[in-house]
Amino acid sequence: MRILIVEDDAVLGDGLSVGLRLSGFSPELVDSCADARHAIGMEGFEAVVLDLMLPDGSGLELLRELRQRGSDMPVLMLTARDGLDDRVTGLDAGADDYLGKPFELPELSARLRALTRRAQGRAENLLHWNGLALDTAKMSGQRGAEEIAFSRREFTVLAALMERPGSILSKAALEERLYGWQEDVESNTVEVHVHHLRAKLGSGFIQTVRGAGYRLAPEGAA
Amino acid sequence: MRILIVEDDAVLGDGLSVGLRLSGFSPELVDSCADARHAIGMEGFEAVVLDLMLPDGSGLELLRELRQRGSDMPVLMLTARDGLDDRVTGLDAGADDYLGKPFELPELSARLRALTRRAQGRAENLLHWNGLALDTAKMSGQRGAEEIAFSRREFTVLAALMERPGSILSKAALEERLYGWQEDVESNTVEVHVHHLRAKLGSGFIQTVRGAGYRLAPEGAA
DNA sequence: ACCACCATGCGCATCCTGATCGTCGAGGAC
DNA sequence: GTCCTCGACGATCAGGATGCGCATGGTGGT
Repeated sequence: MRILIVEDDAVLGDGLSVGLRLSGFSPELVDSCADARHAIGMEGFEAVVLDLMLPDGSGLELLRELRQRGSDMPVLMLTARDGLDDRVTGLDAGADDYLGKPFELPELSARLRALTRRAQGRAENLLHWNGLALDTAKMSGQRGAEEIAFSRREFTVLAALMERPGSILSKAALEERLYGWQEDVESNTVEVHVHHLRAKLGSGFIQTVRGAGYRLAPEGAA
Repeated sequence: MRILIVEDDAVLGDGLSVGLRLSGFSPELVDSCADARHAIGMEGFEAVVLDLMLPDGSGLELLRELRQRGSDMPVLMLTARDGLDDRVTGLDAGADDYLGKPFELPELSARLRALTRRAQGRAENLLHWNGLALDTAKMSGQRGAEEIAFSRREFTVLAALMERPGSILSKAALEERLYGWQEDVESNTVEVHVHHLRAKLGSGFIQTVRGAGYRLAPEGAA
């Protein structure tokens, strides 16, 4: 689960990175508004941990900007311990949650998990491709009248592919999606899951690009 | 939509005001029973968010008074995290809904919206699925002529599932609903409650999705 | 008495693992 | 250019470990 951390204090930032990675997230650390804007533009993050005091501007500005662009990405604000005003303005600006410093890592990760869970509920949950509708809330797909069930790993792989239809995802990328931070598992699990998916979706649905990875077949193909 | 907030904690009250305004309400904040009485007399509010502990009396008193005067204004109670008795007495006294602290703003506004909708359309607080009608005010269900009673925890789990019929809710999500995310309680309470629910509703009513969570069985199934 | 929580053992779906087989494509010989 | 060979990569399959979810009973609190 990719998390963007926007924090200019190097020590705290590193601590957060390490801690969250240990808790099963895949954090990315930036230390300025500019970098944050850039990173958010790249997409792929499921939540943002946002410090208010940044060298090149206030985190609040960034937040407002984000919301004005219509993003509903979950944002957790880090505020000074007694910055009550900050909290109110933060919520006002569209933060989903806040945490006063100093804080405990377990609490942060718990809240992050809660945030991402909640975000899932409100997001539009349907991905479409080539006649298949994938419902991420139900972890199942539908093609015509036929309902197709997936196991968790199968679903994870398929969802990753359908989020970027047509683009090639390397096996390493898919592995990271399956296992997150952890070391690369030495085996061919991805291939096996793709195999199972093809059994359910038809052998043409997922194409393999030799030496590069997998992608969804162009629409119109079987 | 004008909402009256009765809350004596300044920080929480402010947060509520801001948050609800964000969500499109027009909240008014008072911090005592006396002010609340006065404000309600002015009419014009569509719902009340009522804290139980107030400096000049219990919110329960206020609630009872209100109902005795024949008002059917929607009231959402805020209760302490483990104030289970409070909830029961609160519902008895005529509250339409309750929310344990700490709570999430999005949930509060969602519930408020539901409350006002309900009051408007006189729609009942009933959730339907597969022949079961769940009355969220009475904490009980009905299937055909048979009335089914649930314990609080059972009800909470069931209501969560029925609010998103067909969606998969992870155990973590259900735990959050039960305990309001603090520490993840290391135990299998959710499983046990599901077990009890299945005993009352039939083993097919709630499906388990291995590695993911639980969901209601598709309609038409047992 | 009821309800909620915790602990334990078991059964089984799921996923991993590793071996084997199939396939693709580059390069060389003719 | 055509064919062949070979190496690398991917597909497939089956056995087996893992860990999840279920059932059940016990304990404590209300």
